[in-house]
Amino acid sequence: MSIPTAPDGRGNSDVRRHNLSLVLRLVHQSRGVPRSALTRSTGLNRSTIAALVGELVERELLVEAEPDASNQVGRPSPLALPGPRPIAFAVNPEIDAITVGVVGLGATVLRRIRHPLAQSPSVSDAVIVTAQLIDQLRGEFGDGHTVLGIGAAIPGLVRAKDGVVRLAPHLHWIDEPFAAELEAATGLPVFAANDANLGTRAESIFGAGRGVADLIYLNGGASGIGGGIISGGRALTGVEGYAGEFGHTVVATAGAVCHCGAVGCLETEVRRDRLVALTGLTDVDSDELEAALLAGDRVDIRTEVLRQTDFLAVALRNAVNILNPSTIILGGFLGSLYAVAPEQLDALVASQPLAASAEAVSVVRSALGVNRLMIGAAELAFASVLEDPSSFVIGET
Amino acid sequence: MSIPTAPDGRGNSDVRRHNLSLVLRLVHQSRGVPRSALTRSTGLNRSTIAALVGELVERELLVEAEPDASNQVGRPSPLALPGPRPIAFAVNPEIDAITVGVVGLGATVLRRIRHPLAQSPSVSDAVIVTAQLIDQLRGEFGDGHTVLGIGAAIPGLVRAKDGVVRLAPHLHWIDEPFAAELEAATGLPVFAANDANLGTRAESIFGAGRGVADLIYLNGGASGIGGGIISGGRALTGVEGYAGEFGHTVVATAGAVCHCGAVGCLETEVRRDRLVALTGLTDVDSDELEAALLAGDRVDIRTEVLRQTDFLAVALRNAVNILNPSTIILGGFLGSLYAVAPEQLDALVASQPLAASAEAVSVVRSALGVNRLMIGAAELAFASVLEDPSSFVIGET
DNA sequence: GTAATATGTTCTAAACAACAACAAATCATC
DNA sequence: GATGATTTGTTGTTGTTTAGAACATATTAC
Repeated sequence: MSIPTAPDGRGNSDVRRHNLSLVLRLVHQSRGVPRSALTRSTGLNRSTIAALVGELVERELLVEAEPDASNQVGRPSPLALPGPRPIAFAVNPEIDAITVGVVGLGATVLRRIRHPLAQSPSVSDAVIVTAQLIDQLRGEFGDGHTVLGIGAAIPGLVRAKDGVVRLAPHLHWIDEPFAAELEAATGLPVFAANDANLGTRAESIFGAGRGVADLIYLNGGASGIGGGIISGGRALTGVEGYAGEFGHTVVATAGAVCHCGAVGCLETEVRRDRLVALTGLTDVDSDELEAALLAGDRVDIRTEVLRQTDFLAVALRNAVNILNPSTIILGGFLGSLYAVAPEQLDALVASQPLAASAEAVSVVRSALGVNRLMIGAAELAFASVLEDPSSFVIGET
Repeated sequence: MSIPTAPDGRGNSDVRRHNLSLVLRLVHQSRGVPRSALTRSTGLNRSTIAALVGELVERELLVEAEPDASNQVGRPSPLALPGPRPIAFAVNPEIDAITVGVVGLGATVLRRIRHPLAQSPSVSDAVIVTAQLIDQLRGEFGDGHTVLGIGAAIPGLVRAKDGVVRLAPHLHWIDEPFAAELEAATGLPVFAANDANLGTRAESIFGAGRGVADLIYLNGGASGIGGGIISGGRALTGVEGYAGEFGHTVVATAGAVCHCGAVGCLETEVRRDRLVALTGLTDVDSDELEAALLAGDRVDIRTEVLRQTDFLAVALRNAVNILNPSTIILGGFLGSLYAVAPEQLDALVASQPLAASAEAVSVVRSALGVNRLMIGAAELAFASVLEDPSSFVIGET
């Protein structure tokens, strides 16, 4: 009698929307493809692709460029490229800095400003600084661009529907309506999500996870371990947007108490600060830390790396058994851990999960560098246009 | 340049397929709805719904019945009901019996035969017995029905693409092409999947998970603990179909070695046989076990129940942190555990995961009874018709 | 320089849902 | 018990969108 879910019927205009979106996303992801490749990969008719690309060009979402010199028989096909007009701002508030960026379609990071902070910012600090930086950037990118909004990568749990930061432990933010406040301060739509979730999206679309339908991503930062899941080609969010918290899965049932209140979380055992402390360095960046770890003549460092690798393997065993991914992407210092002892982690990942699932999986390091969060965050702002390109109005904002 | 994933463009006929599928699925899930409700929940025009229902009736996938006496103003709307023609067989080979069923649209289990076995069946045993039972049932259901195929619920890991049983530990099956052999023996298409995964689908569509987009299901059986995930409204399979093995997530890092080779798996600590042993009973069924556990005057039983509940909570903590579901469905003896000490599990599930995720989640018992696996398995055979109703040809098979 | 090949372009056809107008069947009211 | 309001089924027409065919164009191969 009662109809449980209420999925939607489709009409002709939905087809159009879907096909426009498809073409735009293909160009976005590939950063430029010949029109002929679009006909092949979509299965749509040449004339249809022409009409779709035509509409997208008219809306300035795409531009067409001279064909590649491709040494192929037949009439050359013009290149469809992401248009320069639509841009998004990205922001990543952290404990020691706020980073803001300008990103175009095709994940082109046009500008990036790191604003160092003397102390961990309160929400209003973060909003004020971000709004200032963005105001400045709007001046630079005012003409010829249309701003789609601001994507925010937050080191914490973010409620998907309204961008409220439920908990960002290291920033000491609890239930802060960051998105709403930044929206009020800038007049731009703000979309916020967990940083590692956005890293996952970025790696999935543009990085080490391109074309992989089932992957998990784990990122090790100074403040803990986050992650994200792509399953069946779709980003997994969970009901409120908190999915992917691999950092708080159990790896030591008799371990230490985590700041989350539970015992033996991955991020209490696998920690960047322990590695940094062993190197004797202070204030290292990722590359320096990795170089120090790879130096390789220190038994105590190697022991700690192996210890942490073992714990990481426990978390991965759970994740592989639950999610059966084909790829595990490691970012941040987890990538460095893997770089030091790949054979160890590979062996554990191959042997600890159920054999059938273990066979299918391979571990790789993340492919995107410092711009990963900018790209992922911008993706949030691009999402609505990528889903419905005809909603894009040139003049707006 | 290279296009990573190759999603498909849509044409007009895809709209038709989608809408036919949508209407059929709504009727299937709800086991009968007024046509007017279909217009409302799909958002499609009355005339469109009329055409869609008309085509489905013509194909004998639906039938229309006299309107309900509904005491509502306006012209009564005829009831769209699942048609009796399409049926699927379901099979569930187990260590002590093979169960075969006949299932119609709307999850109506028309017939169910449990064939007891003296000993755990080999694959060829299972194929022979199943083929015999299905042959018999084909006689009974020959006229007026069209058989869509056989769905198999396997207590083990099943490769999705070809139905090879990679590992069914309790049956001692390893890399057995069960689906292919049963196909050869019966001449019917066979679709096989993990039993708990099919239980998840059944509960999601027809049971305790109706209308819930993000849920996890854990089932406790005599042979171990299985599970499944629905995320964003979609069943999560992983790359090969092995997703959902919550039974092999770590709950005791210094625990016993599991038959899977790893240490401290959920299913080594949370075991039906320990509970059965404490009751002193032999050969109990689920209801008897639950009654014995609920009797409540035995301290040793309660202690063991609480011990197992604590371990179950650890697994759920991981699952909630990773997947952020809104509902946890417990089936089999896990449901009985919950029945004995609901306050204990509720408290742990509310306190152990990250607070934001814990808030959103509630624990419930499974709603479907002994027919759960029959319904889930049949769903596999129905899948292709539910996705593309116009592929259904009345005469076939 | 000509043929082969692949692709863009244009015009027409087919599929489909939306819409409007009307008919039918129920309930509410007097 | 008749009349009006309301909801829904039915029918014929319209608009949107992709598919397809025919032709034009630009490249390579020989």
